[in-house]
Amino acid sequence: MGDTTVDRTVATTRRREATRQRLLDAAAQVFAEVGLDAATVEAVCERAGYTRGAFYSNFDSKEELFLELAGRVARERVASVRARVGELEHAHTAPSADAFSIVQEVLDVSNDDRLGVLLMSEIRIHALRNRSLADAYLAQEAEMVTSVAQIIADIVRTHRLALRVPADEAARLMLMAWEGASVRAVMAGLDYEQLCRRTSVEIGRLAQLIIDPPAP
Amino acid sequence: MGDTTVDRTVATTRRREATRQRLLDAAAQVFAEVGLDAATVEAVCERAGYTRGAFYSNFDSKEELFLELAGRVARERVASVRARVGELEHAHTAPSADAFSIVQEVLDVSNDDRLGVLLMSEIRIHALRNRSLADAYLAQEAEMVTSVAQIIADIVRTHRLALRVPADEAARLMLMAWEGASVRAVMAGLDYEQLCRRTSVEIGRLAQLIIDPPAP
DNA sequence: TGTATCCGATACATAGGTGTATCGTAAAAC
DNA sequence: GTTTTACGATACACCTATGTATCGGATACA
Repeated sequence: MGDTTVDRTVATTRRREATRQRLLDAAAQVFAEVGLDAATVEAVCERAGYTRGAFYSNFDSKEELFLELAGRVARERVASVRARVGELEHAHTAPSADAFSIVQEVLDVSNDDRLGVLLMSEIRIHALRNRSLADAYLAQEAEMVTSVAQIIADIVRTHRLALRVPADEAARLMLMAWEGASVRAVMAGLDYEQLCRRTSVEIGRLAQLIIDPPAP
Repeated sequence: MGDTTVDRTVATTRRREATRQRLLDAAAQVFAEVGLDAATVEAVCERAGYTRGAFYSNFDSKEELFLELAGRVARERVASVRARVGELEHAHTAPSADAFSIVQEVLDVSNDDRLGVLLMSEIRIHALRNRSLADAYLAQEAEMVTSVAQIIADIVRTHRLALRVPADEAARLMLMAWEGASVRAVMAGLDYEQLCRRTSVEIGRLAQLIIDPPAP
């Protein structure tokens, strides 16, 4: 019972956990805005309403906090996509028949805003230079691919469509397209609504490609 | 004649330009390895074989050098792809007929190694937070898309194939897939040869999708 | 060969961030 | 209500990176 290092009371543990979460939330914003390296511990604390004392009482370093944040983000993303799959599994109302439904299913679960795109980009580029972070990133993405592939397979089965590539390949291509479109949308300065429309268009096109065209 | 600010002799101008290039080359390596923010001016100079004196004699700041480097990279990429288009235009030997040829055409021009992928990722993430850099990035990509679309159109015309999406849309999807595959390959720690194979596979799949399947 | 120019090295001043050590205080335990 | 615990604020010392100012020396040109 208790921590791995020190036994604490339930109340104090709760308190600690609350400030950790506030610091993590603040870090997510600041890291997204200016990047991990440009972000100072002070800026994170200020955003969270603390001073650096609170920070070093809860984390060893900025890097440790970043790793924990990356883990949290990964878990959240996987969980939300999985939840969406669960909904679809138990929903008896079939989604609309055209390929566009696939787009929306995928988009709805990956729903993300400007800061979200920035934070994921930040995590991604650090994963490029950090082996263990890369492993975690790729593992998380594999989970996402599995879930999205399941959605695709479901829809395809329901509507008796045929795929021109395996479902998991289709899912991988869609995630890549979604990511690419998101990044470019943010770069172009599009707002949230426009961002969704852009990624939706891109994935819609891809969906039409992976579905076997009906015989003329 | 001469600089915009000061008139110099031809020789001295050459000298300056040489050290600028060496600094830019060194910066490309260091920025790719550790990222722009983590890279110190000192590290760049050391890599180039100079001290910081040389640096500040040629650039105002690390950011200015980065912008110039980004511009150079963009110009080089566009130029190499354009050159490849030119070769294909004037070559009378038709490329091999299958969709895989499209893959190779695109891959050959975008040839890039591990450090190249890292540098592009670095440029991309800073473009996300810098409007003018974003404009430059998107403009460069538009140029690339045009060139790749031209290649695709050529091959399609030569071999009397049919596309299921417009050529420039196909080109955009391919560039996205190439980028996504490259990043993931580097993340997975693949070496240069494996990287090429991975991106080649990904783009080959996409090529099969965008080409109208032959009637059964 | 002498001279002028300018490039790049060296030295220095400054700033900003990190991490630690200490302290006050609010909340828990009794 | 008293004591105890520990969380978070404050203060401090250290370090690293930046940018400037100055100087030496190489190169162009006569």
